[in-house]
Amino acid sequence: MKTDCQLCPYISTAAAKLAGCDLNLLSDNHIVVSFKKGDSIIKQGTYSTNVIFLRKGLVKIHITGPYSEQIVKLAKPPTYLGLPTTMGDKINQYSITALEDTEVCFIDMSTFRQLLKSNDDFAFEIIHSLCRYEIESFRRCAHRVQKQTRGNLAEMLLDMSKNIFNSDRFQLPLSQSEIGNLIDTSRESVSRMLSELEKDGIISMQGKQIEIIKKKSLELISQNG
Amino acid sequence: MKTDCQLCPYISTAAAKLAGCDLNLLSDNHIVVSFKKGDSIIKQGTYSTNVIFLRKGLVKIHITGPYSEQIVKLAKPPTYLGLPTTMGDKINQYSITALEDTEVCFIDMSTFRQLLKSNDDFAFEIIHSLCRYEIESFRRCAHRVQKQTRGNLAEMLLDMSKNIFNSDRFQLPLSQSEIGNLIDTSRESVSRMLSELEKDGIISMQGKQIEIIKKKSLELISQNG
DNA sequence: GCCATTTTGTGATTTAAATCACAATGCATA
DNA sequence: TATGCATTGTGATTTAAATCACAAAATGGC
Repeated sequence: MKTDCQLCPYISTAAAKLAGCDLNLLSDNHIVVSFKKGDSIIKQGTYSTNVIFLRKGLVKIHITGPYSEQIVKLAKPPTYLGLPTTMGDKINQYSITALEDTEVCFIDMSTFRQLLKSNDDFAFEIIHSLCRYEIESFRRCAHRVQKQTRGNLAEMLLDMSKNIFNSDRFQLPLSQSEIGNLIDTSRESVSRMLSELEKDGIISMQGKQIEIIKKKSLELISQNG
Repeated sequence: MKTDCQLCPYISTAAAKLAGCDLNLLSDNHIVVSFKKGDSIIKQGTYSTNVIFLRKGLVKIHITGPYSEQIVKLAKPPTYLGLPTTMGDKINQYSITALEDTEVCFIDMSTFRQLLKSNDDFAFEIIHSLCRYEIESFRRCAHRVQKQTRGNLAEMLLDMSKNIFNSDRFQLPLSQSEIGNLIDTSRESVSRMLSELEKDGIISMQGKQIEIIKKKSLELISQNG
């Protein structure tokens, strides 16, 4: 499925810098693909010559560690994915899996490179976003390590609320065991801490449905615990 | 101190893509500065309008976490530093401190941006390297978390040997407490584990001077421990 | 060379969280 | 609707590593 990027409501900040023939080039050289919850979008170790633009949905980025698969982060639209692959050795360096029904554009690598070449604002935006990811990843690492589980769980809930769902009520997009994997703890600890937060009236849960009741308390836990 | 980039032996892969007037632009708009061991090169929270090119020496990148300063990684030449700052809000998002006597080029932001504009190979190289950092940081996080201290220490030693000093003998550029900070453990644990490795004849130490004796064993510990 | 400060070594104790074990519950699909 | 697999809840136990405490070395400035 090909679409006219000119009309795309999901267009990225970077692509918004493109105009005229650049945008036509993009329109002519990408394919929109839908994925269902749980589908693998890219798989570490496989070959790829596409940049992926996440236009709709939610995905997890995960990487094989020395012992087990580790969720590195979640990504939501609009964002480019798989840049490192495309820039580097063409082998995917991590896996991406859909957490919800998701739509992405597969953009041919040579097209992408062409755009970088011909449009410096586009390149600048890409660099800008890569830099933001870097900072974010530094920050996350430092926090993950210096806090204990309770604080990390609180931080994750706040992050989902603020940055992903823009709401104090949302459906957890991960199982407890995946949450453990993301915040570097065990599935059992996640279960215990969630119950605890509920018992303390800080959140309420029905199944995977979360509501943050006392945001201030949660922020305090995130900062201090 | 201004220098002619054309003649610079430390020139980066990216800058090597520049030619003629681009290189002159760079030559005319940067300053080489020397730092002594321990000197702060950039400080988180301060204002900056320069990209920094690390041409000689060794630095640590550190970031203030919720409780304490955390060393994120070491960086060695040739590499650009402080890109995120320059691209983003002009406030340094992390600190950089010299671990050895170090030389850097301060490149004016507008010059750097001009180079990105006028030379797509340059931009491409910058993007390429940012992507490599991202992968590397994902990988490091996953390993750090899934291994225990012994394995992380072994990995750090191998990393220094292979990627920084290119030798099985080298001087530790960090104190044990800094090492602990880098590999997410306590100063005491670092001390204990180093002694252990020495007792087992895997490394030898005199002060900060390290020699890796049984590299195979160390690799095994790095992988399994 | 001397003194103050930082760094390192090592034992004893505490602790957060992993692991183990098993029951209960939910969810998907045949 | 029944059957099977994945997810969740919770107690008991173990464990890696932090913390505490203190001594010994090393380092750097004067």
